[in-house]
Amino acid sequence: MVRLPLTPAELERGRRLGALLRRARGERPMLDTALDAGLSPETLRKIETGRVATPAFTTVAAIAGVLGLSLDAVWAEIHRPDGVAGSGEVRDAEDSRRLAS
Amino acid sequence: MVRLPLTPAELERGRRLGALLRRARGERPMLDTALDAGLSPETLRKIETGRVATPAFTTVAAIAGVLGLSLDAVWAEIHRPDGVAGSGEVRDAEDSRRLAS
DNA sequence: CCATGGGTCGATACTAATACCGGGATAGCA
DNA sequence: TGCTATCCCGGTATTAGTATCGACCCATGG
Repeated sequence: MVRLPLTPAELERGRRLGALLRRARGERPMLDTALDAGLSPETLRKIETGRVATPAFTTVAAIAGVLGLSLDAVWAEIHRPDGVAGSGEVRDAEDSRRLAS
Repeated sequence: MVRLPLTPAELERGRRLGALLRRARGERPMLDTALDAGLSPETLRKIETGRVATPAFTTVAAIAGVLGLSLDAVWAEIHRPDGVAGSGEVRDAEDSRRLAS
């Protein structure tokens, strides 16, 4: 395969990322936030609505910078949304898609 | 425009990101690192060599997680290579527009 | 009533990211 | 010498991200 489709887990993470960013934006207009971050309002909206599951690192970083969010906090949030009940073991490598072939 | 080409600044940031990740990888084999992060070795190599300037947020986060890097530190490094002083805010978007309304 | 601002959505255009394939270069060791 | 491991590079295939355009809905205020 070449450029495999997004997995359901990635789509779910995209939705969580969008919800998190929209919550962090609060009352600020979407237009200003997008222009401040240096991207088009439509792109920001697609990210917030979760229709763009895996945006570029620079895009997320720019939005997080405008909103005053920590990238590590964002990643922790969308990677482990519910309480970290997992008792350690941070290494997961997604799902280790298929590694051994 | 639709999906404008990468600017020289973005290409430069991509090179810095790659150099940073390669430095952080140290002696670990590229293959293990890539598989641990859940991506193909080719993708990791392209990112490290700077030929992929704007990888997905999840991709960078996975690599940073494997290498034990802070995403905020990574972004600060590649966004402001010199003077990573924490006093300044992450200002992007060329000219910060004011909230018009 | 209409005008304006903010949000949403669909279709479309075009580039970039991810992955697999083959080959090649280098270094270390039997 | 050959063998293996690691890294690098070219091309190719396919999906995904980014951006523009158009239209629509729902408020608020003229």
